[in-house]
Amino acid sequence: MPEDVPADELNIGLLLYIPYRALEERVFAALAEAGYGDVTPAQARVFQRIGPNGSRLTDLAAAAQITKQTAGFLVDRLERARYVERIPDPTDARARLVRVTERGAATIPIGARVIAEIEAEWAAHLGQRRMAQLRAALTRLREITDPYR
Amino acid sequence: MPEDVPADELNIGLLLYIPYRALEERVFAALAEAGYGDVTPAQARVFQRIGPNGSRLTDLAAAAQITKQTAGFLVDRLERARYVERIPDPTDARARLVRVTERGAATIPIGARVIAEIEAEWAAHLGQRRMAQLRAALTRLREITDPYR
DNA sequence: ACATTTCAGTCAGTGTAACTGACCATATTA
DNA sequence: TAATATGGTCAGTTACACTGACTGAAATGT
Repeated sequence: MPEDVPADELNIGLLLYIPYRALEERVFAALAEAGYGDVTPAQARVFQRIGPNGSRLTDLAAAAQITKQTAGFLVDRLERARYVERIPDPTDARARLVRVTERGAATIPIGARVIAEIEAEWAAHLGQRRMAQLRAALTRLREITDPYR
Repeated sequence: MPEDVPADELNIGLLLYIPYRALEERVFAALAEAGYGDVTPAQARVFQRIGPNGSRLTDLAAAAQITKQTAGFLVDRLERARYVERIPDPTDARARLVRVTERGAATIPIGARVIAEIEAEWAAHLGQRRMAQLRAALTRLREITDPYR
């Protein structure tokens, strides 16, 4: 990912990464302060993808673009910390559904609140209109960059 | 980083992360194909921050938001693979400057070309105008999200 | 109905990349 | 010149990513 860096024209990858990283850091600081200091970014990236009725490990792996082994490792951690649970999949005896527990669900509004806060700060810096455009552009970009969707 | 996911309104963090990840993957595939298969994303994130006249380890660590130990570890790898070299800092006997080697510099146009390609694809999908707005918004966002800058 | 193939998930093993804490040597400051 | 700050390394731990090999259940094709 190297590129010439003429002081202001960073490559688009780094430009995406920098705010992502800043947001991530704030969210995890808030979670830690609320007593959820054991969740890690990698765990959260999987957690985020769990559907309302639970998701299969394989699907989580695909969505997060990691191997099923890695997904299994992360879900193990989340399970031991009681953020998720595994229940049998009634439609397929091979599979199990990873489901968010009550404790897991409790973290969601905390994250959501910080993210809303950050978005407000960003909107204040960019202006409401540009912030909306940014979100719209990224959402459209997802159509061609999210292999799962 | 958890958040409600109403099917289309993903949180802004994930929206930033998805295209970042897609770009990263393409760049590393291209580098691998060109015979530079040993560079890793973490190494590249440090490499990218090296200034034209070399940079100190501490500065690289700050810019990449990692500890100096981690930065040292990554630079060791880059050095062993001959992408960078360490020379004494003439202005401070404690410090050394990490500098891009010829071999390291050779990777830059490869990455740049793929990134240009991807940006063209994204521009085709969003339209030139929106792509320019996206870049502009992200660049401005950097003002409040890049603790180094 | 049964053999084959596909699919969900685990086990085992490896390497990379992140952290903390302790430390040394040189620079800077009081 | 004594105290403190800074640049960097050493040692140790943990997390997370991969590949390859495997088990058991499901779907598919004779």
